[in-house]
Amino acid sequence: MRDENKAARKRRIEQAALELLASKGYLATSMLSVAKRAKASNETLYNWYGNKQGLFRSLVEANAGEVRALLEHDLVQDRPPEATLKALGPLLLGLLVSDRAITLNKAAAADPSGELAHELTQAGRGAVAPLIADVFVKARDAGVLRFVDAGKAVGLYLDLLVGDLQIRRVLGAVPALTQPQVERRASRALANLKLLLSAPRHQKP
Amino acid sequence: MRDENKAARKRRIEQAALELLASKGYLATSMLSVAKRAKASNETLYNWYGNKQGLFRSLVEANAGEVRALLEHDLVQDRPPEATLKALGPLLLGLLVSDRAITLNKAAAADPSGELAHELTQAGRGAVAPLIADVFVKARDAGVLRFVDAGKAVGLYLDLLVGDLQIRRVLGAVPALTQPQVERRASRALANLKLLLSAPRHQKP
DNA sequence: AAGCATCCGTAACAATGTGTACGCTTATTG
DNA sequence: CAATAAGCGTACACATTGTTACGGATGCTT
Repeated sequence: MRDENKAARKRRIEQAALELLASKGYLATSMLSVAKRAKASNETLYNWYGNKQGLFRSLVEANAGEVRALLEHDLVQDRPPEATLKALGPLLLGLLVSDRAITLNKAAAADPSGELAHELTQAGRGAVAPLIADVFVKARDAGVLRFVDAGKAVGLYLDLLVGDLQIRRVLGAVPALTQPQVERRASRALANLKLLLSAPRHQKP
Repeated sequence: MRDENKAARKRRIEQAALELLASKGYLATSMLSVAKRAKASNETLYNWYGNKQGLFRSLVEANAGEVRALLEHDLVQDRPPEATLKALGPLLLGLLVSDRAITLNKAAAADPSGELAHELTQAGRGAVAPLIADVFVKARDAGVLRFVDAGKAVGLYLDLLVGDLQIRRVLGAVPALTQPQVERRASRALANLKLLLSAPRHQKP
């Protein structure tokens, strides 16, 4: 009951921080405003997170952990690689261009120390790319894909799937994608990937 | 001589602003620090640019103008479309992931008002995409490319060419590309684009 | 029920930012 | 040469931030 309460309050605080971040930006989101919105105290924030960066770092970590959990949960189902591959795209794309992820990317870009950005890429692509690579290797073993360098194949896939959507969303040039849009784009990306990976490829020099 | 001096000082100021922006970030780059570095006065900055956003907006505009000029100069040479297409890639990619462009993107992401971001996308993709579309249409007329919707073809090309490089560079996850890297990536993107655009395509729903 | 830790609300503090004002120097113009 | 405009350096008000500190309330433990 004690820890439960604490966890709930922690969720409230991080929720409040995210909301303020989304509406005001990193700069204008002060610790006091977060405390106020979460009905928590300034002192508590500093006791729990140390400082402003600490608070937002924990947001990044929480989100990255959730993303990884979702992906892993999705991959653990023992489907044929083809189906896993198909399911991966919309899930991944949806997560990467979600409002929350974009908000965090924006904050990371605005953080002067660069620590948030480091954390984000580390916990983001650093943790996700290997998972995708695993799926790709399994798909290759099953004859669905054909490639030499798994890392390059994943890079190509991410280019096709995500492209410059993230930066454009960070800059506010495009609104959030609807679910059908996500699915359409993912299916197109996969189709294109297969086309490119089945054609005769040039080798890396 | 009068205007000459003024223009020179303006260059010094914007140069100083860019340098500080690159090293300290948007938040930590104060007007006074810019003035100091440019050996100019605070008052002059405010007289010329109005406010902080105005200063950085003018940086964005200057860069966008330069990019467009470079591209247009490149496209005006009357080469066969194939050659134009080949030359476009490295030039465009180099410009989009250059230190200066990335610095400005970062600043735009950090600007709380979103005005810089708006300006950047407007003057950036908004002005560049039509130029690329022109090249593509000429290439199609010459039988080099095959597509229905020029906008979609350009989008696919940008995905292949730039991908998520911009956001990763903004987050500091990857260093600046060397010229050979730029050329390699551009040539691969073009090859892939041709493959995809010559294969039987699904139509948009 | 007493004691204790935790946390809220609020205040205080030092630092810094933007934007403005004001003498003083410097260069241009008639 | 005199007059004038522009710009530098400095200082200023004013707001806001991150961070620390403190008194009082609240709830858990013994």
